[in-house]
Amino acid sequence: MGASKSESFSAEHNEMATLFKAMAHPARVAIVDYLLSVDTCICGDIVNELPLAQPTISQHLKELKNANIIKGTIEGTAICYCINPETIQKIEKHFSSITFQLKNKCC
Amino acid sequence: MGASKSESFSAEHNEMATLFKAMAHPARVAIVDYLLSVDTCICGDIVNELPLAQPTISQHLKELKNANIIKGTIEGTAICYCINPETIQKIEKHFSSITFQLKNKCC
DNA sequence: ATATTTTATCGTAATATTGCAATATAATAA
DNA sequence: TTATTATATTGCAATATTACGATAAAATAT
Repeated sequence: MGASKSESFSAEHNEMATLFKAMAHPARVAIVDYLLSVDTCICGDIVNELPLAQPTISQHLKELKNANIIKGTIEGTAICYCINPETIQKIEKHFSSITFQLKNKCC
Repeated sequence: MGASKSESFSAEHNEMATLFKAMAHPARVAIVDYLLSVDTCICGDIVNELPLAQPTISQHLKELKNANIIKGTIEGTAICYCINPETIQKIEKHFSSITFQLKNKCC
């Protein structure tokens, strides 16, 4: 098939899977890392930072944007992308919940 | 293409992307969730918990195991799967680092 | 208006993922 | 040995992802 049976799983599980999928590519991890490294949110030079063609990066940015991991606002002729802290927090909560539940485990 | 140019990215970025990819499916999120919900690590009933066929679940478990998110040990006729806390910690660190870097940002 | 710059979209080829039936393997039970 | 039970592997069809050239769109500059 290739299509995951997402309708069979809970909204929570689907939502987390969607977030992880958005981060499941080294280019997208690198984009997030780069957005964090620059001082301001004005960032029109991601294309020069990564070893990928401009359309490919645009596609990766779109996926991060769709997953709400980054936000983009028009800034004159360039687009200003920056990280959405709320989504990062959501992922962090998921893992701190896992860590909490792990405290009472045998392994 | 379909193959990501992983050789063009840092080991750290590739490693994180691999971990996210392992969690990037609702079934695998659900498996981790289920492993956390059971008291002991002895768990031979994942197949009955999820709406997927046994080979499909076996495949998902393999991916989680390859990514070191879960560990599997033979327990008589069944296999005992449980979560690997070290890998969870690695992901948590990644996100707490993001949160830390976000503190000085404008958005 | 025309050029320049920056980002997005389209089309498409190569590859990866997902799911499951069929089958294999491995351990214990009868 | 012959079931039985539990998990893994194989093979394959359907679908998704990745990458990029070509092109479009949108904003400013000349």
